[in-house]
Formats: sequence, structure tokens, C-alpha cells
Amino acid sequence: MKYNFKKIEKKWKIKHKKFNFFEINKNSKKKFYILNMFPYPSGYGLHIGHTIGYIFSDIICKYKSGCNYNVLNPIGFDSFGLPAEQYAINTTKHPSYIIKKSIKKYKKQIKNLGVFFNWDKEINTIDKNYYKWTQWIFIKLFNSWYDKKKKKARNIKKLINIYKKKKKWNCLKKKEKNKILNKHRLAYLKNSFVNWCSKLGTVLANDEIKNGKSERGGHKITKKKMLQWHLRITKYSDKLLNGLKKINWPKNIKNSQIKWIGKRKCFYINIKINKKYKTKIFYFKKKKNINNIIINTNSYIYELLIKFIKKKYKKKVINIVKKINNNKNYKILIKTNIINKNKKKINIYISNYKNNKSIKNIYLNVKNSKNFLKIKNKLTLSIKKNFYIKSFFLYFKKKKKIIYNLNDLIFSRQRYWGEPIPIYYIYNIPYNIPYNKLPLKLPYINKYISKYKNYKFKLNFYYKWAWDSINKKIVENKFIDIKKKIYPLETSTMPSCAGSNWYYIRYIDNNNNNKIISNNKEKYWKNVDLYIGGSEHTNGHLLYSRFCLKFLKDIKVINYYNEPFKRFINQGIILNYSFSIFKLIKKKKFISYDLIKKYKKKIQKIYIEKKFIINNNELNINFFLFKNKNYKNFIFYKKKKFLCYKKLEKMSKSKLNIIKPNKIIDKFGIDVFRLYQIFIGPFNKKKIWNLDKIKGIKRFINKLLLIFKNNKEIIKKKPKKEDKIILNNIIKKVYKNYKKLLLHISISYFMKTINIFIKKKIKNKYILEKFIILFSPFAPYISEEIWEKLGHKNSIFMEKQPKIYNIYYKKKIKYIIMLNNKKKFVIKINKVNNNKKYIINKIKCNNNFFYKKKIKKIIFIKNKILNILI
RNA sequence: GCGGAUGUGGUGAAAUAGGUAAACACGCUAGACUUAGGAUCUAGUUCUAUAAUAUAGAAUUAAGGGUUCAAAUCCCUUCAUCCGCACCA
Repeated sequence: MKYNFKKIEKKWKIKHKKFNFFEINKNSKKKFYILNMFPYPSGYGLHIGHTIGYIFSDIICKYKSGCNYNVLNPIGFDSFGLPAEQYAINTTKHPSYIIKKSIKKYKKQIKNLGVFFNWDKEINTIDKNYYKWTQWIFIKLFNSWYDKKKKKARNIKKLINIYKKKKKWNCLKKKEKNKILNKHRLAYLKNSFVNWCSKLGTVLANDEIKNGKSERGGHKITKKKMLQWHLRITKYSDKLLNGLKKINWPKNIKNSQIKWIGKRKCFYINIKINKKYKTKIFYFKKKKNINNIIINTNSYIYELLIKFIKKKYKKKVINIVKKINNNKNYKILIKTNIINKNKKKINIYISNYKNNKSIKNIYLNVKNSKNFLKIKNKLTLSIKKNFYIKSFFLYFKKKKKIIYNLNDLIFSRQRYWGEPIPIYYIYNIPYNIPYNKLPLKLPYINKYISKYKNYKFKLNFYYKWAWDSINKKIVENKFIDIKKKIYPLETSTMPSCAGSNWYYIRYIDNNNNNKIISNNKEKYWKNVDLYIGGSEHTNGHLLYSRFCLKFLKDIKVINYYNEPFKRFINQGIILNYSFSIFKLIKKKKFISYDLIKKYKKKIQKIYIEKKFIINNNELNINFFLFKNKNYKNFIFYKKKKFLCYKKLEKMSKSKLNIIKPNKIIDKFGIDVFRLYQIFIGPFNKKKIWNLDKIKGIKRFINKLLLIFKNNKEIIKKKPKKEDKIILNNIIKKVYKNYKKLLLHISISYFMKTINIFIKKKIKNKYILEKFIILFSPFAPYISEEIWEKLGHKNSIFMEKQPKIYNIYYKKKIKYIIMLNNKKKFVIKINKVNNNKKYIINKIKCNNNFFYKKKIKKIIFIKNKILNILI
């Protein structure tokens, strides 16, 4: 029988449409909530990295269902954020149109994986019924403060009551009241230095920046002072730290959470520029003397410093900084009269020194400035004695202090495509939109982009963005009038983490319009039992989600659990080779990879697709030109062959090394594709994409089909003991690997068992049935087909996972006999004779390898080993 | 610079919380078969010796040392690779 997967898949896809998988154990008391991080629907569609996660969760979901669990395996889409918006600007189409199209594509592809998702639970962050609750949580945060004594968040009204008792609260002006409240609110406004990207026109979080440039687009980032919404996540530092003890997460993820929170006792130094401008504090484990201070030219501290340099020298410094910014690793020395403890003068350097990846604002003479001091390019400003920055001084405190790394989360973005922050301002004092008027809908305007193409894509350009607080609705900007009680609305939107902070809660009760989640449902489903996700933004996402939950628990939205994700497994990235060629800048010349050394500075790297490559890394020039006609007149510089640069890299759209699952599925079928993705290696480790090994899976499937080829050969008889033992072994192995989440090992045991079945010609129906049930989560369609051929009408997924046979067998015990720590042979012994004397005698009878020799020692470990030392 | 991992054949990898290293699969070599297919089957695939389809011996889990009857697994040092990092560590 040839494996006609297309026919089988088509048949079962139709049957599965009517099949209510998630209803099977609806009334079971045991629940299992498994969750994949929801995808960002980019226009490019699914790639291999996505599918492996879905397949993985699906297998576990099907297995758990077979173990009588009521399972939940939902999926949704995280659709707000920069990528869609950037794409929208480029294509002049509205982001919601792009997102809708992408989601359609995603859904189609996901459904083609043989995966069961609870599609009725689907959520989408841009859905107004979803972001209504995101905004609701924000207002709750805005109206809460953290009570240190009670160690939880409470309503801001209670804080006002406390103030009323203590002070003359009512005599204070509104602005003063606001100032005080703003210091306590969990969502609050603060002027702070932010990563500003002028090209994108927005603030970015630290994890949105890579190598000092924006992750999306690679634009320059500067530090800028701006009024921003913050979440007071720092108040929860201790809770976030303690919660880690109880959950089953990988060590490295836990560690980086601990590091991020960074609780420790330290000595500290304060750097002030003058009374008004404080900078951050610097901490040391031990007391240290300060010999020099290094200030980065890209930092905000430098900008401040410039303000306080005397006018005469200001231009000089700025000019020099301009010059050195174009060079690598330069430093300028400014001599000062600040004296440290050893009565030595402290020098200030201004430098464009970069330490590996991160831009640091300031370096002190700690270990990491060693490299800095090696810099040879050095300028010294000729500075007169009286020139130094008077107001720049240091504090060194002797006392130890408990400090945290964690900073409050900056929670606003100056962009259009996000959840609007439900706040309006009266005389610059923020007030929230009433709860019952949520959602504050994101305005949709046609032709928006073409009309305002030259503007930044921002909310305040909408003509309709003001709040009428009498009629409680959104009105046009031009009506803003304090007398008529029409006020300006907040123009920033929330960052993309806002929607993903709490989404796992919403899946459980996604259609509830009155509450985020009903009590009953929360009590039953509780938290996520197994959370599966990629490694990209894991750390931030997990921390913010945990913070969000702890807050929701304080305000009693959540009552029955403390941590969002009980167990977490990190999905390893899949690497693939990328190919690139080099072009001379501004010239029509390509240069072979072995010749580029000469042109080092003048070349530009262009990624190309793999289909243009022959013989490992040679470019097929004719084919390349045929497909890329804009390079028609270009010259190819080469010796003999034109070589490309081949590199193993993370799959990415820009590097043209993405593998799309569709082609593979078309060629080999869904089941083979599923098995292959799991078999490729441990789920949590990085993998290199290589299709070679898919043959093994194909052969395995063929062998499997061979067994079930002739229905007549399959015997309905009580299975033999031997056969039962074989089945027991595989069941045990597979179950154990489910616990450890090592599914790839299970597949190798399936292969092994099939080999044994063929060798021993096992054709017993009961044995084979149990085997195929055990196997069904891995390859659903083929299992269903075989199940049907065995004469069953129900879906195989209605069946329970097999139990281990109770066999009473006089098990012979295996002993490994070792001589001087080396294995000699293995003997089998009946249970009755399981003792040292018997075994030694037996060996003496059969072997004479230690005859006439003195035995130093015999080590006997019951049921395992006998080691003889001579 | 700091922190966290990881290191097993030509390749992907297994090895019960110290107890037969390399299961399972890919690749390769040789042969068979045929409906000439990205097909299937059989055997081999660390090294050495011999009386050679067997037997015996030796080496081996990045390198070196330690603990132990016994280490891929535990401890120490070094090297290499990867990941994270915001001022500190």
C-alpha cells in the first residue's frame, strides 16, 4: 500500500470539522490548560518556528485528553504594535486591513497542521471587546496605590481618606492634590529619560532596542526627557521575587528574572549635577575610590553636562565632540578639582566609547573601564584652573541599602496603532474615562495615511479626539472648551505588552461582557499549566504578566492562584543558513566573497535566496540575473567562481532564510511533517534546519502501514505475555517522556517498537490497537485511518490512553558482571536466587577468569551489578 | 566586563537523579531486487591483533585533575561555543 496522505488527510479534515474534541471530558474534574504564546500576525505567514510550538502543544493536549483531562488549548492574535504600523505606512493601507488579511492567512495555515485549537475561544488584542478590558485594567491601576503596611494595592480613595485625617487635604489646590496622588498611583505620569527614536517617532522600551538601534528598522536611538505614563511595577519587586520559588520554570529564565529584579544590599554613590538635576545612583558591593568618570557622548548626562559648562568653553567642547563622534573610541579629558578620598583629583572624560552592545551613559573606574583606558586616541582640553563644573559632585554613602534593579515600566507610545489610554486632561490633571464608557475606541479614519503622510503616525492628528464629559462621548478636537467641559484626550497609546500581559485570563471567558472573567470559570481553570514560548521577548513578557496578575489578585479580580504560568518551557530557535553577496557601494559591481578583503569599507551586503546557490556557496549568476532584472548590467568580480557568504543565522524575513511549512507539507504530508518537527531534537534547544532526516520518518510511516496492510492477518486473540511486555515497555517510556516533555525520544521508541513488531511478526489486534492509540497524538490522520481500518467507527481521540498490563512474570534479574570496573558479561538470575553467594558460585562454575587469583574485594549491588576487584 | 548555560561518532541525538556509552534516525560503504523510485531489502560503519561472518584486547563523552568499587553524569582548573545584560553585580 502506498501512503496516499493527501486522500487520508482530506477525508479526516472534513470529519474533524464536525468533531468536538474539547467536549470529550467536559465534566471531568481534572483540567489541563496548555498555552502557546500568541503570535504576531505578520503578512509573511507562518514559518517553521511557529509550527513546532503548535505541534508540540497539540501532542500534549491530545495525550492529556486521553488521560481524562478536560483540556484547553486556545489561540489568539497579538495585533497591536509597530510592525503592522510601519508596514501600513509603507503600503498606505490601514493596519487593521493588513492585520485582518494576515490573520486569515495564519488561520488557514494553522488549521493545516492537524492541530486542535479551541477556535471558539479565540481572542484578538485589537478587538474592541478585548481592549476594553485592557483599558479597564489601566484605569484600575490609575486608581490604585500600593499600601506598604498591608502589602497590597488598594483604591486611591482610601489613600485620600488617610490624607484627610492627617492634613488639611481639602485646603489644598487641585494641582497639589494631583501631585501627591501622582506619587502614589500605580499608573502615573512622570518626566523621565526615555529611548527616543525620531524616525519612528516614538519611545521604545529597552527590549525593543538592539545594538543601540531600534529593533524594527534599525534607526538611531537617543535619550530624551519626556512626560510618560509609567506603571509602578517596582512596588511589586518582592512579590515577584518570592513567586519564583513555587513555579516550574527553566533555571536560566528564573535567573534572569531574579537578575532583572536585582535585589541586593549595596553601598552607593549619588551623582548630582546640581540641586535640580539628579542622575541615577551608582552602586558597589564594596567601598571604592573614584578616580575618573567617563561620560558617553550619546547620553543624556552629557547633554546635561553641556548645560553647565561655562559659555566660553561650551562651543569648544561641542565641536570636539562632533569631531570624535565620527571616529571610533575617542576620549576627551576634562580636568577637574573634585577630590576623592585619597586626595587625588577626579577626572571627567567625555567619550564615544561603546562597550560591546549596550550604550552606557556613564562609566566609573570600575573593572569595565579597563578597556576604556586602553584607548589611545586622546585629547586633553586646555582648561584653566577655574574651569571645572562646579555643581557636579559626588556623594559617597557609607551605609548599606537594599536596592532593586527593576525600574518602573514606561507605558506610553507616541503612535497610533495601540490601545488608547483612557484618560482626559483638565488643566493638565489626568482623569479617567468612566468604566461604563469603555472601550474608548481607537478612531478609524479612511485615507488617513495619504492625507497626513508627512506627519508622524500619531493619535493627536485625528480631528476627532476630545472628550465631552457631559455627554460622555468622543467629539472633535475643535470643540475643546473647558467651559463646556470638553477636554483633550491622552494622545499616547499603550505599548504592545499591554494586551499580552493578561491575555491568558481572557481565553477562559472570552465572551463575557460584564467581567474580565467569571468567578466560577476562574476557579475551575485557574492558571496555565504549561506555557510554551519563544525566547525573544520572554523575560519582559513574563515579568509584566506576573506583575499584572499580582495586581489583579490584589483588587480581587483573580482569587484562586498566585502565578500565571505553573510550568514554562522555552522553545529553542531554529537556525538556517543565509546567503549573501557583496556589492560595491554606488557602483554596479558585485564582488566574490574571497576577494572582499580589499574593499572592506566600501561594500554592502545583500541577502539572496538559497535557490540561487549551487555547490555549497557558489552563485548561479545566470539564474540570479534572470530573476533579478534590475542587476542586468552589473559586473561580477571573481577569480574562478563567484562565492557567496554563507552563515548560520536565526530565521528572519530580512535574511531570506525562512522556511515555509507549506511546501514540506505538500510533499510529505502533515503527519510526516509533524513527526519530523518533533524528532529533530529536544524542544528547548536550538536546532539547525536540515531536511535530510525526514526520510527516516517516511520509512517509519511506511513500516507502520505495512503492519496494518492485511486486515486478515491481524488476529483477535488474547495477547501473549511477551507481546504484553513489549507494549508495557513502550507505554512506560512514552509516559515518562511526556512528564519530562522530551517528545523526540518517544518517537525513537515508537520506531524501535515497530522494528520489533516486524521482526517478531506480532499481529495481535489488542496489542496493535493500544499501540496506535499511544501513537495517535503524534500523527493524527494516519492513526485515525488505521483505527478505522481496524473496524472502529468513533474517532481515535475518543479513546483513553492505554494502561500498563498487569503481568505477573517471574522476572529474571539482570546482573552486569564486572572485573576491575570493566564489563565482562551479563547473566540472568531467577528471583529466588537473588543473592551474592549464588551469583558468585555461578560465575565460578562457568568462568575461570579469576581462578587462582586473589580477590581483593567484591562489590555487590542488588538487582544491578557485581564488581570483582582483583 | 558581568551573569547564565552548553560541550558525546561524519550528522541529529539517547543513556532510570553515578552502574553495559553511542539506543533511534540520517549519511556513508558493499551487495540484492525491481514496476527505475528522492523506492525497498540485507550486511557493515572507534581502533588493534589473530586461527577473521568469530574471538581477544585497548582507547574514547572539549582538555587536565579530584571524589568513588564505579563518573558523559558530582567537584575544581583551563579552553571553545551560545544566550542575556539598563547604572550596579
